[in-house]
Amino acid sequence: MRKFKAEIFQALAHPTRIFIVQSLAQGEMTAGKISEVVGITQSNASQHLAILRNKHVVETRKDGNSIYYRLRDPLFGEMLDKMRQYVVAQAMVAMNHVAEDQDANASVDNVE
Amino acid sequence: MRKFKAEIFQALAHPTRIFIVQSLAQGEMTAGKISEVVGITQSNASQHLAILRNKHVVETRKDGNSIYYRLRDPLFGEMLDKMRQYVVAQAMVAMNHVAEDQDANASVDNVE
DNA sequence: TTAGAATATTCGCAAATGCTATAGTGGTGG
DNA sequence: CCACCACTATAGCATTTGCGAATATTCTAA
Repeated sequence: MRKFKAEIFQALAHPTRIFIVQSLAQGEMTAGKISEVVGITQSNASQHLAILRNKHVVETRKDGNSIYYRLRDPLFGEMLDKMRQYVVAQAMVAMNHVAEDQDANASVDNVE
Repeated sequence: MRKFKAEIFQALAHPTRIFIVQSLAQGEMTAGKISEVVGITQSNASQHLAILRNKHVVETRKDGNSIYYRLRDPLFGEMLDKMRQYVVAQAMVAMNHVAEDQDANASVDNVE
């Protein structure tokens, strides 16, 4: 059970796959379009898509000789959005730390 | 930026670390207590905790010669909870698929 | 049926990950 | 000071991952 969750996080644990999932959050796309938008080789895109498929993050639809990909659950888009909020918040903290390095009397408490 | 998000997902992409984060969602714990609860060697626990530390998922507090770990942001607990909902939902779907294998006339639509 | 377009798969290799075992570090009590 | 305790860090090894290049598969059009 935890292993299953871990596999999903593993599927999201790569910048390229995050890019793909974010793109798919806007709507479905063909494999070729994805590799073009993300800016990677066709082979590499196909491999990342296979991982997202195997971990049940995306689903496919076939039309002619194109394959359309879409998110299996909007939850994944939401999770990336939550993560974005968190990253932004942490970036602020990190900037405060930089400020400390430049000025030891910076406005952050509980630092010794 | 995407790399930073990917690193956080990477931190969560292991069953043991999910166990640790779930445990810490209930409150802080010492490193020793964690390795005991999770049922892994002290060394292994320390390595996983180092990863969670480096990826900014947990924070530490020192008391005597014990080190207490806690989640840096309740968001991580929430994410695991969301993931739990999703996994449960998918488990239902999977069970339906099993039913199909046993009975081709099962009660799932859009299957050809 | 043959050519071409869109995806998928396999291969070889460099890099990252996970684990055990083995040090190393820093508090604490005697 | 010294021995212990809780914890962290490193080494070595097997396994996994990520990549481009080459190759296979599948669909469509002519």
